[in-house]
Amino acid sequence: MTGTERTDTRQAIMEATYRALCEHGYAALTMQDIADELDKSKSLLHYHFDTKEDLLVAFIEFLLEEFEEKRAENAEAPPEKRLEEFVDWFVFAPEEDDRTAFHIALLELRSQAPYTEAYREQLARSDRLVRETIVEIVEAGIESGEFRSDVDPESIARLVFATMDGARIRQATLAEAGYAAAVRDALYEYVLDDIVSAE
Amino acid sequence: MTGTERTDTRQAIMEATYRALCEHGYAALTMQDIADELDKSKSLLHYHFDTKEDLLVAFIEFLLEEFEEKRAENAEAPPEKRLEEFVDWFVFAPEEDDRTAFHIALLELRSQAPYTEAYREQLARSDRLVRETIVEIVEAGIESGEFRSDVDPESIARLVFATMDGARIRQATLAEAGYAAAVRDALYEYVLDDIVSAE
DNA sequence: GGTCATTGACTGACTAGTCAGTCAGTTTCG
DNA sequence: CGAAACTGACTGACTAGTCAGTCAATGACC
Repeated sequence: MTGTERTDTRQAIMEATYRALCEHGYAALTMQDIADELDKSKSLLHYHFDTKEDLLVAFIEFLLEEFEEKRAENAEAPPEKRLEEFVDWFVFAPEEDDRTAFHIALLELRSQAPYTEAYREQLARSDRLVRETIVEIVEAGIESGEFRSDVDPESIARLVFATMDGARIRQATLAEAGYAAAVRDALYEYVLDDIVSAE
Repeated sequence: MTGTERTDTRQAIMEATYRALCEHGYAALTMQDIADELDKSKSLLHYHFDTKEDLLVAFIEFLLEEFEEKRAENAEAPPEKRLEEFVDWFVFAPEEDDRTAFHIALLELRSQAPYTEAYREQLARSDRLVRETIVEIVEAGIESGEFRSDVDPESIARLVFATMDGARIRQATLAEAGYAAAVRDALYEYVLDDIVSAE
C-alpha cells in the first residue's frame, strides 16, 4: 500500500499545483503557494521533488497523461464531429474563468521553454501528440470519403493547430472574450468547410 | 537642448532595454541588466522611470512607434506584394538569432499582460494596428480586383494574424526551425492563394 | 504480546541570495 | 550659481532550498 500512498501524495501535489497555477499564474508561483493549496508544508514538496523545476516538469507530464486519456475516449466518433470537438476544445471557456486562468499560466510556462530544456522536451511531446491527433482525424475523414482527398493531413494539422493556438493566446493576453471564437469561425469559413464538404 | 537630451537618453535606454531583453529574456531581466547595456548606473533608470513597469510600458510604446513608421513606408506597394511581405515579416529570422531571442522575450512579456493592465492596453493597441494593416491590404486588393471580392477583410485579418502569431510562438517555444515557414506555406495553399487568384 | 529499530512522511526554523527601489550626495553644464 | 543628470551604498521584501528533528506506522525479535 505504501506505493499507492506515495502516488496519492504526488497526485495531490499535482492537483494543488494546478490550483496554485490558476490562482497565481506561473511567474508569480512560489513553492509556498503550492504548499498552501496542498495544506502541507513547503518542505514536503522538496521531499518529493528536488527542485521547483522538477516539480513542474512532472506537472507537465501529468497534463500530458490526462490529454492522452481524453484523446483515447472519443477516438471512435465520426471525423467531422471529432474535428469540431477538437477545435472547440481550444475555444473552450467562453467565460469559464478557471480554464482561462489555467491557459494563461500555461502560456507563461511555455514562454520559459526556450530557457529550460526539460520544459521544451515535454512541450515538444505535446506538440507531436496534438498534431498526430489532428492528422488521424483528417486521414480518417479522407478514408471515409467525408473529407476532400487532395489535402495533406500534416499541413492541415499544422495550420489548424497554429491558428487555434494563436487565437487562444491572443484572446487570453488581450482579455478579449470573442477573439478565439471569431478566429474559429473564420477558420471554418475559409479552410475547414472546403475540406469537409464532399468533393 | 535639455528636451532633446532627455529624449536622447530615453532613446538610449530603450535601445539598451532591447539588447538586454534579447540577452536575458523578460523573466530574468533586471534593472541592472539594462543599466549594464546602457553603461550607466541602475539609479539613472529610476531617475527617468519611476518603476520597472513604467520603463517597460514605455518600451512597448517605443516598439509601436517603430512599427507605425515601418508600416507607413511600404503602404504604396501592390496589395499582393504587401500581403506577402507582411506574412514573411512574421516568419523572419530563419536563423537570425537576435530577432528570435527578441520575439521570445516579447512572448514572455505578453504572457504577463493578463496581470498588468498597462501592458494589456499597449498590446491591444498593437493588435488593432496590425489587424487594421491587414484589413487595409485586403480591402485594397479587393478594390483593385486582385483579390476575390466575396471575402470579409476583418475575418481574413483575424485568421492570418492568429495563424502567423501561433506559428511563430510554436516555433520559438519548441525551438523548431521550420515551423513558422511550414505554417505560412499551408496558409498560402489553403487560404491566401484562393483569395489572391482572380475570381 | 511487548519492546525496540527502522523508515517514510512531514515540519519549522534557518540560510543565502536576489532585486526593485531609495536616498544622500557628486558631477556636469548652461 | 542652480538645476538636471547621474552615482554608490544601502534596505527591505521575498523565495528556493537546507537541515535537524518529530511522529506514526511497520516489522523484527524474544
